[in-house]
Amino acid sequence: MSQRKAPSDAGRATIRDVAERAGVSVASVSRVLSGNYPVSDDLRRRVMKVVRDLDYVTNAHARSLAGGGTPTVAILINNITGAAFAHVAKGVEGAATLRGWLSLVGTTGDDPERELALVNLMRQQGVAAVVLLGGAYDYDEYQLRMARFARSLDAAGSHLVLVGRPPLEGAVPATTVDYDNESGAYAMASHLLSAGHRDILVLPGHAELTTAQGRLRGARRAFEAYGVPFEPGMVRHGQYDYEHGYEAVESALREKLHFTAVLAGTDVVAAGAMQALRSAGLRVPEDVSIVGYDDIPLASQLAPQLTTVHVPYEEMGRVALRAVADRREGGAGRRKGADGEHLVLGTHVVVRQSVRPPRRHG
Amino acid sequence: MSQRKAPSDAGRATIRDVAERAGVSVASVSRVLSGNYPVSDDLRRRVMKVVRDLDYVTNAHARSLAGGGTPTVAILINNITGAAFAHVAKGVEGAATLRGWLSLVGTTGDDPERELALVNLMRQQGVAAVVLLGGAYDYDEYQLRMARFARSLDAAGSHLVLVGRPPLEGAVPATTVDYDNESGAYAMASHLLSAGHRDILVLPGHAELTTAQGRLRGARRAFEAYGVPFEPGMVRHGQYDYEHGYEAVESALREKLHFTAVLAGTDVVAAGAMQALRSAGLRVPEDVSIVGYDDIPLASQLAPQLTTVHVPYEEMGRVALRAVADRREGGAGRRKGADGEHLVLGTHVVVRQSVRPPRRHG
DNA sequence: GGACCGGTAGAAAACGCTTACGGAAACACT
DNA sequence: AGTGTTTCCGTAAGCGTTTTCTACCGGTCC
Repeated sequence: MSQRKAPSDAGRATIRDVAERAGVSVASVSRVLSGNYPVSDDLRRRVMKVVRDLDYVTNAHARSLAGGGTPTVAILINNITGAAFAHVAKGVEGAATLRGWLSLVGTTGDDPERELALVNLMRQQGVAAVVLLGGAYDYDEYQLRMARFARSLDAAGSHLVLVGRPPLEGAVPATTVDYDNESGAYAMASHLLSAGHRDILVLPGHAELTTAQGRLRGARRAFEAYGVPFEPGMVRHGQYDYEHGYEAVESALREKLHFTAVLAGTDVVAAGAMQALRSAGLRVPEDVSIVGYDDIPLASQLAPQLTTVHVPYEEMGRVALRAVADRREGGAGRRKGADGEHLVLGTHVVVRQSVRPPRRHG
Repeated sequence: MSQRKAPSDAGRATIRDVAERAGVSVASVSRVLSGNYPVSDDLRRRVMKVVRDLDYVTNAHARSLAGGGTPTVAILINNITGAAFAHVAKGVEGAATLRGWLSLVGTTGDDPERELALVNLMRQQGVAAVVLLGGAYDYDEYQLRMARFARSLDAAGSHLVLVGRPPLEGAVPATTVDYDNESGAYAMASHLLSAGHRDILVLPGHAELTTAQGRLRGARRAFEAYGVPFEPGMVRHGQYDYEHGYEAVESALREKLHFTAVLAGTDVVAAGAMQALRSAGLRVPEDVSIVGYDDIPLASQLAPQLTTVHVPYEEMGRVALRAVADRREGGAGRRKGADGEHLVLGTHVVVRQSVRPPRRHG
């Protein structure tokens, strides 16, 4: 009754079971297993045999309570299903397992409440870092809350990493891994403009999403550089999805808006736009040119293949993990401070087949 | 020096810090937080105030060591990037968070060794279940190892769930969530055959993948049902990716193989095939019909939209999680046994635009 | 007015592991 | 042989929670 649990009890074997059965102390078993302390060959053999016999694995919870334990990164993502995010996640996860780290994921479903709850959950887990993926919403209150999170995590020895969104303002202890969103859009728009397009339908995305804002800014700058007036009537905001692309183009067509090219905020939006054009009997790129953004696999699988701007998503994931790993090794040196590191990766235009000069007549 | 850690020390606050500061015992704090024991309003208020002040969250490791703790599912996946798998993962994750469970993910990169290592890692984490996604390889040794895993997990109070692959043979304590792979292929092939196609290029996938085997079997059965001889020369094996689809069709064309339709093992393969056809100046579906399998979003985004068989991936994920959750609630009733539950979900053909009767001449 | 309660709160024993710390061999050096 | 070093290994003190098991404190009830 009050007796020690028998080793053959249900549930997993403990380190003590192994120790007893091998006739050694638990400390020795621990040392054999973690291998960070000299043990005799004989001891090792004896212990390992029992470990195999019992099919023993150490309890990760107990281990990390006691000080050991494998670091864990938490990846928070809106929707696993989005190709771009999936690539970042892959990058993080790959780099994590490379270092023997574990990765937890949670999806927020675009719900700020869930995001909040998840960050706390991750804090409980004692994760080494939480990586937040995707564009942020530009509400002040949201930003404030993020800053609080960053500080909470930092205080608990963890760290917040923002990927694919602009850094938080002020002295916030969070690392940001970003890409040059605006420049990419600038280059993409320039590509269209230099091909001779002047009437361009712009589908930057949701107006309050930082990503969309950046892409729109880049496009506008390009228009200015080319001395082409930027018509507010030519931009349609909406979700980053296929349906939005389809509907935006469809309605533009219905309104008899004149355009020779569409600058989509995303490859998926471009795909929708392309489909709408085709449904209307318009050919791409003969009648209308299209460009996207992201360079997900879909871009090269469409027909015609999509000219787009390449964003190094997977690389961003790797970089994000590297950043937290480094900071963790770096140890006491520069720990805990309001150092908002900001890493920016480059983008570049990938020219494929979806752009041609506009037809003479128009 | 040997004094208790000061509450304002670096690192997270502990339950003791909260207790001291609130002038109560740690037990009380625990009770207030977990809310499974009556506490006076006064106590609750006092504790909660300190919790907020300190921004305290409980240590999940300690909690699960002591018996409490939130259950965790591990999702093991070949490649996050695959759309089909991503949907299953989404289903699992969604259902998990709905119940307050956590989800860990690991990617195996198609490497059996990594898969092994990951299962063990998850075992250490004491996960409630590990969900293995995707088709399996049909090696005997692999099957044996899986069976061992299943038993190990079961012994440790965890559980193995196989999703999208056939169940393990024998009395293995693993749950399988599968879809009717063969029937889907049968229906898809029938669709082509009843449209009048007789010369069909078949791209089932990698020969040793259970998924591919099932799809091939289904196709063959349909051929038999229609009294059409099944030409081994018309099937090309390969990876489930765009490149394979492209190359398979390209080489078939180069070899002057005659076919009026292609039965692709996957939507992505179909996309590649479609592109190859187009490059060769062939139109889809006027010259050649194409069908896919999976019904991922891509299928409806291609032009022409792809006729394919719908597989309820996200649903499968949800079902998988429900299965383990139920079994866990079910508790002592039917715990631990060699009950290889097998759940099969249905599929159906989604007719879109990529199939037409073959041209008269051929 | 003492015995018995329902309702709360505290003390202390787990949970399974890591890691100082100390001790006992085994070895080397005078 | 006596002492100083090494090299291993066991003892035990945590790690931060949860959860019995007691203990206390008004009330209630005869």
